[in-house]
Amino acid sequence: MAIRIYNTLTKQKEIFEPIIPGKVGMYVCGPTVYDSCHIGHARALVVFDVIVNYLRATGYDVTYIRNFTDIDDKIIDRANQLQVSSREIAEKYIAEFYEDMDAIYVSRANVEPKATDHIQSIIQIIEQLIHKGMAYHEDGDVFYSVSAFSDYGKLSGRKLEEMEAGARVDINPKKKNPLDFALWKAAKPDEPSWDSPWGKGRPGWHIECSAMSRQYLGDTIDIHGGGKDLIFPHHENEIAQSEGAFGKCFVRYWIHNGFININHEKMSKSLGNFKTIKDVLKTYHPEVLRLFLISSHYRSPIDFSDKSMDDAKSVLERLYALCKRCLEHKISIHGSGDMSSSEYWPRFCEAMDDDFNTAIGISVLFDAMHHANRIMDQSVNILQDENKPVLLSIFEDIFRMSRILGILNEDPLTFFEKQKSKALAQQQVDVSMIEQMIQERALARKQRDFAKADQIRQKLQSINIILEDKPDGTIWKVR
RNA sequence: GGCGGCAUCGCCAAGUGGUAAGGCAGCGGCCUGCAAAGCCGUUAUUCUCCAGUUCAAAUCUGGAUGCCGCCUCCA
Repeated sequence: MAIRIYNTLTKQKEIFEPIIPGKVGMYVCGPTVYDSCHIGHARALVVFDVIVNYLRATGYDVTYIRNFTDIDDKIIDRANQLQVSSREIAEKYIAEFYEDMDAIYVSRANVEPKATDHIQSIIQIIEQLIHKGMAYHEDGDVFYSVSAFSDYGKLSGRKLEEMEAGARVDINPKKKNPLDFALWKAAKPDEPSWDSPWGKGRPGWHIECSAMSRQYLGDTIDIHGGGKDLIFPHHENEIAQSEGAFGKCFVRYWIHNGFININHEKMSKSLGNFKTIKDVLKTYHPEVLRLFLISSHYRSPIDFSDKSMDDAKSVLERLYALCKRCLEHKISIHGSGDMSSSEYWPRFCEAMDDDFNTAIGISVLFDAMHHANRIMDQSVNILQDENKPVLLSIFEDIFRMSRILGILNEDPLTFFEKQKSKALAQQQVDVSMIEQMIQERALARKQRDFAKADQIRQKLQSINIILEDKPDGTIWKVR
């Protein structure tokens, strides 16, 4: 079954056919490193992480490139504010980026190039564009001439004339057309700069992606991704640069992810509702964030709220509870290891093949979970049960699905310990007191003094401690 | 002003012509001393509204209403 991808360029789902069968070249726009990553970044990163995982699982050899924009106005501003070099700012936030990515289980790309390491290739493309008459040099700046590229606007669905009519862009007297954009910016005093045929300066924002994607993936790449906001002008300009300079199709499939709102409001610094990844991880397990991010289709807008996060949390806890239950029965949660498949993996693939429909994929995970629990409910001794192989094959699939989605990375026991201590930290309850009360209750139960036992249960419940009586003792958790 | 998107159960959310997935919450049952967890069952004759095309529409067309995004840095 072929994978179908919604292509922003054609506005429809298309059968995915890479240029070279079996191989995929994929480029995703990474962050401008001038501040901490927020959950919007997390969404884009997680979405493309899942996509890459899935492409690889279906047998594609994926070369995944994700860049860092490490030179830019915002970085320079921040550096000036803090009285440090822009390089220091970039390095600080790149380090932080990796911390965040590791925390939320986003894998490294094959190459993670930085703009400042590719100044020569950038200059070469600009020279080529000037040579072809598609760019012009003006007083140390170089601009791309949008009117020289007849396809300008094809990605974002705009027409040059219409944009000019409604344009309220800054009046830059150096530009021939207000929509022309900078390929090279002349250095202002004290700004970081590189030598170029046009004097000291630095690259414009869009040109780095044209340069780096070509260097690592060639003239035409299979997939280019990023957030919806990048469609215009960033990706539109990348097309103009790359196709203008090399005369070949730049990207075959454009994939764009939707935005995150917070309590139905746009997430923005002015509204004060910006959430960084680190903020969210103070309250929620990283896989809760992942699960929340992929429980809707990647192109839809999603609303971040406590309710949605709590929903994702209970889902994750149920999955881990199943894993824990298996471990208690000495069943490997990594399945049989021989890739013997139940019905769930093919169903999951069917969902993912349709434009990476993770929402349906997760529902398949649920079916598998119910099935596994049902088998264990009905079994007296699962190790000798005739259904053991079925259970193992279900777990084989649960494990494979979780590898794609990037969840269930932790040992279940560790997971619940962490959840417990996180909850305890917020509740401020005394653990030894709880355990003492459980002892008392155990004694009461032994003496069949259920009134007293229930009283203790009630008391603990009132401070959000829930008890679970198991055959071999009582366990507790924080609600 | 230009371009585009969205509106599906209390909440979240799939579903692009064939008769409404899934999750959370709720309810009933099994299990339990009672619970919890788990399992089973159940909850939208209906998809913002109006009109139309069709044997057939949440899905297509036209209109209305509401919400949102992009056009300036942005995932």
